[in-house]
Amino acid sequence: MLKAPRGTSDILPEEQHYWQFVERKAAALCQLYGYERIETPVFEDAALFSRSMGDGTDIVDKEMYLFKDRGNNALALRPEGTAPVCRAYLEHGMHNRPQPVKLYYLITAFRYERPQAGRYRQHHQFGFEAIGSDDPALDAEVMEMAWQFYGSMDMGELSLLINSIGCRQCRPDYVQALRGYYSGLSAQPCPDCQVRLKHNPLRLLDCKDQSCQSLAEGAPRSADHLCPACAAHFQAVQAYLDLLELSFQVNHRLVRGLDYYTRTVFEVQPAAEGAQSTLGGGGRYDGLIEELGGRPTPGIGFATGLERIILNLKQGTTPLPPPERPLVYIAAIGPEAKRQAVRLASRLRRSSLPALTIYGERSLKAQLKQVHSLGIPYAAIIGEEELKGGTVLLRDMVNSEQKPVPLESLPHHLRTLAPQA
RNA sequence: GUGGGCGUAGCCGAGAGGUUUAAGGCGCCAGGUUGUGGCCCUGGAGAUCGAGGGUUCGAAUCCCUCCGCUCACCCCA
Repeated sequence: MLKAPRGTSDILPEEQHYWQFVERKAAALCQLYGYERIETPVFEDAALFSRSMGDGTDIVDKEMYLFKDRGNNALALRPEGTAPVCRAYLEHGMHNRPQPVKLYYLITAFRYERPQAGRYRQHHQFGFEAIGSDDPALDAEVMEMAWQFYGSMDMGELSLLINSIGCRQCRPDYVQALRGYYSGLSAQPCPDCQVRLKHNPLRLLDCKDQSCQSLAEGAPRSADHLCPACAAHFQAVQAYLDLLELSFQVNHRLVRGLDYYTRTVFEVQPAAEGAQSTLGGGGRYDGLIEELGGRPTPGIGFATGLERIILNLKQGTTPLPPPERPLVYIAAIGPEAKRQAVRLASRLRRSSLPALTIYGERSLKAQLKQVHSLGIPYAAIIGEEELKGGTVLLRDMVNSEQKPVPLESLPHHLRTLAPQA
């Protein structure tokens, strides 16, 4: 038996209302903040990702879906959304648009990982990017937007964590200080951290190993090693967050897994202790556009995993809109009645009334049973008698009342019964 | 990549070497006389017991390998 590949899943009809709900919330939010939707290809030149996220990051080194097409082009399934958006910004000369350019996306992303709760090989992300401004007010706005997004749904208690990891000027100094601290230590960090010390020192800070925790706590803090410009920026971001009355915690051990981040980084996490999975996160990437071959252009963005949101949604109390069902089922008794039913169903649909009808030959009993289990509120029954009289028997499935209605006036009749959409 | 738990019909789930030609429930289909759902009753379809190999006279049940699911680590959304 063939199955969906590991780490992927089908989103069945009965799940769709969750997805639609979240996607509509996302679109509404973006409209509010002036973001427009962009769609980029599922696959890109592999170099786009290795250049932007950085060799040495786990995503690039061991999690990308890499393949060569028949033309021998090295391609990759997109593991995230920011780099493609930046590529599109450059490719379409969006620096000629009013800055910042605000774009959002709802995409699938691919990473070759061992699946677990809230983590898949193909997953869905909602993200937005504002490219072309380094105003700290924009940083605060992006965080507010993320916060509002979760706030529009019941996600339980959340917390907003922020940090600044500096820029190209000051980060090297900080990394050096960090390395100095760790190599001067008498205690040895965990084996993973010894590797990190060499390749990705920032990651030393968010090691979950018990003994590393205290080492990391005592480590130099990036916020203390910022250049004057970055320090001022970080201060201003916090001031704007206060202005917006967004509560946040500065977390000196918050770093992100991708190399392109500069200055502001942030994550939204469930406040419940023990909860591991970050709901969403983002940050500033002031060097990325340049790295991809453009003029120096600042940018900031945020992305969140839809599966994780839906996971939380299912545990919460957010009322979802009820699933949409057809309004009426046309039941028929006998071949001639069936012909009439087929025609009637067609007529209703052409006048925008959602209708279902019989396939094959089934008893009236079987037909009504189906109407019931599909949750369709009305049945229109056609039998010999109705055929003669040019009527249908309109049955209300909820209160079990039924009355003959002239065939011609059925659409009008149904329209008065239809819940206003 | 590492470690734990698990894999019996679409779903839930009994079953622990031999009356298993594998229970039961949900769901699906059909019937309970002639044109009516939700309750009840009856019947039916649907399983190479995750795959392959081995032990045994005999394996869903024991052993090995692989695959998958799941949780955690790593990492991240």
